[in-house]
Amino acid sequence: MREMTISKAARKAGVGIETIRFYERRGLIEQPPKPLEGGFRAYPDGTVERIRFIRQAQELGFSLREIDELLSLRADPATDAGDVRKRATAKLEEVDRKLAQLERIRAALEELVAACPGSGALHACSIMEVLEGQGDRV
Amino acid sequence: MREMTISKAARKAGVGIETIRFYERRGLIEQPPKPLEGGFRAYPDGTVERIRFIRQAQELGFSLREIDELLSLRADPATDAGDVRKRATAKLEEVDRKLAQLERIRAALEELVAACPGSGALHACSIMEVLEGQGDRV
DNA sequence: CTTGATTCCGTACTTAAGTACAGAGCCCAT
DNA sequence: ATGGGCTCTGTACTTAAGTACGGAATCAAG
Repeated sequence: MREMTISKAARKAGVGIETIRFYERRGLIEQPPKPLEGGFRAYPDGTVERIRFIRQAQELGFSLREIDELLSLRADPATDAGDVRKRATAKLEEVDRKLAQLERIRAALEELVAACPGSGALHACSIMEVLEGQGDRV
Repeated sequence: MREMTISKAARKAGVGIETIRFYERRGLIEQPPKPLEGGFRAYPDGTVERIRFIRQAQELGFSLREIDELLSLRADPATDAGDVRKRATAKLEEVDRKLAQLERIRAALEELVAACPGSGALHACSIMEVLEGQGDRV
């Protein structure tokens, strides 16, 4: 399916109609033009992809403003590729920081699951205690 | 330094005083008792650690409610270890999902940086296009 | 023992990110 | 040609997570 109404797009992207309109107002996605021959706006497949990306990035702790920055990372002959490269590199470093922190939490959770098994008495253990015990200091 | 006033704790944790009080109201951190002999509350080092953890988890897209869940994962003889284990496992899966998504974005950014180097003409490239081209479908 | 900086408490304001309408127009199936 | 269900526009409400503030109490330095 190449084009669809807003409600269809919303359903496919897993958001509400109002959310799509909100993103349009924010300039995160483009509002398709009202067809000259009258009728409703037609949303392309790409919009759905874009919305999905926005939601995923949000779950990773990026704000809409940051997501805007991510999405506007595009190099074409008209823009300064060096600048794009610089911003992309900065974002990459940010992502790497997040990855490291997530890995740390992941390890802690794994240790928690392992150290607090389904039976028997055990020393009290919480996430904070496990994190303390890890290759400390972040 | 084992104990400190609220403003010191705030500075060490990198947040404002009001944020600490807000977390106390939310029950995310414990409010130290007012010393019987009068004076100001004394904040232990652990509180600072805890606040730092909260901020990091927030940057990874966890809400305060979810962070509450993470922090309350503790098994001691008084609680049902099986339940703790179950919840920890669920969190672990969530973290793994986030890791996978972050890795995907990371790869896209890396490709962007590589494909749009500091010079020469190039096909337009954006994050969305790069993501399309990747081992598709999330 | 006063003065300037902090703490404490409660309440009110702000910002980000939606969510919910109301009222009007449009579209399609009967 | 009309009724039910969309879309469209604008405005208003909500929730999460702070942030700010006013006024009293407390502490610490000179």
